Amino acid sequence: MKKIIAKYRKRDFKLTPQRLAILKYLDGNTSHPTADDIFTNIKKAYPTVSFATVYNTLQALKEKGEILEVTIDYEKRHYDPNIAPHHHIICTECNKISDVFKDYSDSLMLPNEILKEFKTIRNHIDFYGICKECQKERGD
Amino acid sequence: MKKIIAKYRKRDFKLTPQRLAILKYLDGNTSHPTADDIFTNIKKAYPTVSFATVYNTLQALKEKGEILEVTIDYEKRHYDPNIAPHHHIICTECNKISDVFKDYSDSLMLPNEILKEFKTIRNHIDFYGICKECQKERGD
DNA sequence: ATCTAATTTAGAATTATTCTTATTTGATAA
DNA sequence: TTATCAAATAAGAATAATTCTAAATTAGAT
Repeated sequence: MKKIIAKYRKRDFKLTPQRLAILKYLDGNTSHPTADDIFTNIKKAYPTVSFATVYNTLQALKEKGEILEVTIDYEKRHYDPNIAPHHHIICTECNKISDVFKDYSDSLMLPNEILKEFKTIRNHIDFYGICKECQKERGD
Repeated sequence: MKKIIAKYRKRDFKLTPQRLAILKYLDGNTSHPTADDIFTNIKKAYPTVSFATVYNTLQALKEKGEILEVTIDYEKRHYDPNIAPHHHIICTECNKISDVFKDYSDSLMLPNEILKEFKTIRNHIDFYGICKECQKERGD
């Protein structure tokens, strides 16, 4: 926690108790929480915390590049404090999602007509496959 | 259009005027429209059409595998009548989506720990960037 | 200790999507 | 051609995630 405090002090990011609680909750968290997950958790220690604070903080952290918005499902947004380039593989049978920590950026040259139109920022790959358990069930 | 009619007649899909208008609008459309885009367009010819009809039709077409839901935009869902494998790039400023027709599969070797767990079927890449118009606006 | 711009809060507003229910209709078969 | 009925439509209410508003509070600089 001390590291966290030192890190943000110098970065135009006022450290409030609510923000510290959010940072602490996110630190090392691999569960891809939603704003609501975070809100629910923070509420235990700060019962009067509001959704606006959670959303504001996530927005600020996103802009600072400290967290990533993750496209796991399109019902709600998930957040990931692990900002290493990071993809997903999804089992088409049971919808289980696993993380793929590998950077393919060097191989992903875009066609010229796209390069003319877009300045690329990042990429995210969704792999689709069948997991071991489901392979067994299907007798593959 | 006659082709479309013939195609759906035999597939448990009642052809109503509203549905035909939606199919016609989607046919060959590369703009990745949202439900609202479709609704707005159909309304010109069918002023009493409802959102429910648009959503119901999209749902039905999705289940038949005739269109794909594009999940690159966190704000709303887009639909794509092109079901051939291809990738997308979205402008993070204005949410414009373009198609990327290039197969990267050969470069996308998965890490061993993933290969042990999954039999891969396909992949889809979402690129994020900033389009020409928005670059101008930001003075980049 | 004071000051000020940034942050918080509560709740209202917005927006995409889904649901409900009564009514209408496409397509089949008499 | 017409009767039939399951499926589709329309209108608007319901839901749910996210954003906005405005007044009060506060972190951190001076």
